[in-house]
Amino acid sequence: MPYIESVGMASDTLSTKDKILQAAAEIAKEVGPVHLSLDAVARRAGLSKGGLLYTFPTKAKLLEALVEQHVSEFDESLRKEEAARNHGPNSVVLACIAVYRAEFLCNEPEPSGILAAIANDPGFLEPIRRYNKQLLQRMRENAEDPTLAMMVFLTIEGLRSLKLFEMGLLSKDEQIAAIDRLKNLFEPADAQTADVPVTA
Amino acid sequence: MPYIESVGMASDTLSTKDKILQAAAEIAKEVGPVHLSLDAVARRAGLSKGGLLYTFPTKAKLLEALVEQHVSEFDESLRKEEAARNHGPNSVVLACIAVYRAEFLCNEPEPSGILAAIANDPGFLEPIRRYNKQLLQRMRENAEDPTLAMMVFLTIEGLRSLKLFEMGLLSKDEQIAAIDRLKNLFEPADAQTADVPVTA
DNA sequence: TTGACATTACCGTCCGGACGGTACAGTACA
DNA sequence: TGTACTGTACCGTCCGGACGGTAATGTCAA
Repeated sequence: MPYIESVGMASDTLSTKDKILQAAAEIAKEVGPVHLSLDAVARRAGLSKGGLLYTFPTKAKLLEALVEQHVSEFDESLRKEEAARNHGPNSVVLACIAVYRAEFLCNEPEPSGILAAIANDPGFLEPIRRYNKQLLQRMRENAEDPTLAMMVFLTIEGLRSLKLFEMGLLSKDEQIAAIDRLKNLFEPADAQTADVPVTA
Repeated sequence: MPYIESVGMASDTLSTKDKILQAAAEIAKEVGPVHLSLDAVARRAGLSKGGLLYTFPTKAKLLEALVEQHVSEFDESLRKEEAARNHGPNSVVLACIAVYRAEFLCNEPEPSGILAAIANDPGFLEPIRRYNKQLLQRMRENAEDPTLAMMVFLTIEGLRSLKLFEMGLLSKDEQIAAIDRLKNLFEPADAQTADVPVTA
């Protein structure tokens, strides 16, 4: 398998899989998940329908990959940030904040693919549910103030939701300000622990 | 038009329109917005397809009604709560909190219909976007601490998102606790203004 | 080093089924 | 007599997926 994979590649040099995933997300965003067709994805990704079905044997598999990609990318970033904080107290919450901060700073596209997957089959929510449950658990156990950790989780979830639906209510500065204010609840201004940006 | 409308009616006594809307939301939740078909809606609502098309001449009109219903119901509750607070400082934020609190207390079904509408056509987001933009504006202008108001907005948005996707991460008690902690940021424990429950 | 075969990565076509919407005749209630 | 449907039949379109190719690349044995 010729797999050097997609991180930081230009649109041309993406692997076929990633080109397809990206195309699917774009189309879902443009015309709505309901009208996401394999033909359209194939066209956008620059291959034939046969080629698409070769890479993802069913539509469900494509959608599954869309969800999988999103969750695993986030988890990878999170683990890195946690490690950078030596897994100390509040490290999970702070790592979570850092990851979202980085996501907002670089222009990550909104995960329209997830919406498409869920729209096709609510069952795709299950892995996300499981992941979030476990994440929230870890945030609370690791935090000095569990309730506050929950509030952070909710606020970030709010920001995510706004982005998912492309609400465009807050400028980038305002979003960063909100995130930083969150961070200050855990790092009271002076006593900063480790503000090393591990951003990719 | 025979319009006595639906508030607090039993499932049997709902108007045809509301029976259809409810059926559509249910089906969307169960099988996913993609597989929401007019035939299925008609069956669930207990009328023929002809009857359905008589009430909503196109699928788009049905979805539009779904969005419209959600936004206007929320706005109505919000205005009432604001009035109960005499439109004083922070009244918009507090009213917003109160409405969500009431929504969580009574077992409001999650607005799966909205998801269905958006999945069919992202254009349905526009009215929601407009409404939220204006709401956030009002919250900030009316609040003593605008940034804090924004945080409240985001947290509630997070709770909404969790509910929309039926994440089930937080128990009802935990959600109420989160909401009440938010409220305390504006009403510092002792100096309470007006805690009259205007719940329907 | 060459011929035989395997694998990968596609292309193009076709089909059955589902869906949105139309049309229209009938009906029950008010 | 009209409003609010029911029921059925039907049309055109679109979509997922199966299938049969095929060109390029690699592998290995004689």
